[in-house]
Amino acid sequence: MQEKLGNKFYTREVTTVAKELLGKTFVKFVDGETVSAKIVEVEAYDGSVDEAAHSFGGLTTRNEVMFNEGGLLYVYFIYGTHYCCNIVTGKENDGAAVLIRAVEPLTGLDYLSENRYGKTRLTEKELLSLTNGPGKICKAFNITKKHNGIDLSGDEIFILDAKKVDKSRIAQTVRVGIKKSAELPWRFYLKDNLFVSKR
DNA sequence: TACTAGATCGGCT
DNA sequence: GCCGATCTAGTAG
Repeated sequence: MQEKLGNKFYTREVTTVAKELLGKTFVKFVDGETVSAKIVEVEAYDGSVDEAAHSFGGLTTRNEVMFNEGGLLYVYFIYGTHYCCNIVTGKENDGAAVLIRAVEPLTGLDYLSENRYGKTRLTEKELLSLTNGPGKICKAFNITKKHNGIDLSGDEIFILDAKKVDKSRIAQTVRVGIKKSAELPWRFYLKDNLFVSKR
C-alpha cells in the first residue's frame, strides 16, 4: 500500500495536491538509513493568481524550478538563515507549488535531532518543535539549496502514499507569515495533530 | 505571555 | 540597497 507518489499525483491542481499531501510520508535516504515523517501541514502557492507566490512575477533564475511540471522539490533560502521546502505541482509553466510547513517524525529521529539540536536525547518540548515549521524541517532533514530541483521520483527524496485522510480531519485557514494575498485560505493542516506549527 | 530585534543570503529593482 | 512563504533569544509587563 505504501507506493511512491508519481507524476499523476503531482501534476494536478495545486490546492488539490496540497490537501492530499496531508498524511502522506515524506522520506529522505541518508547513508542507507530511512528518515521519514508524516506531512501534517502545508500551504498552496499558485503563481497565476497568487501575489505571494515567488512565481507570480514570471520566470526568473530563482524560481525556475517552480515552472517545471509537478514532481520536483523547490528549495529556497529566506531571511539569510533558513531554507524552505516545496513540492512543485501542476503542469509545465504553471508556477505552482506546495510549501511543507510541518511534519511529524516517524523514523530516523536521531538523525533529525542531531541536525536540529546537535544531540539525540530530546525533551518532550524539543521533540514537539523539532519539525513544526518550514525552516525547522529543512534544518532537521538537512535540506539545502543543493536539493533544489531534485526529482521526487528518484531515490534520495520522495513521498510515499498513505491512507487517505478523512475530510473532516482537515482544517483550512489563511496562510502564515506573508503580506501579499494574505487572505487566500490556502493553508491546510490535520486537526488535533500536535506537530502543526500553529492553530 | 507578548512583543521586538537580530541573524545575514541572494534575488530583484 | 532592500526585504523576504522564519526562528530564536531576549526583555518588558
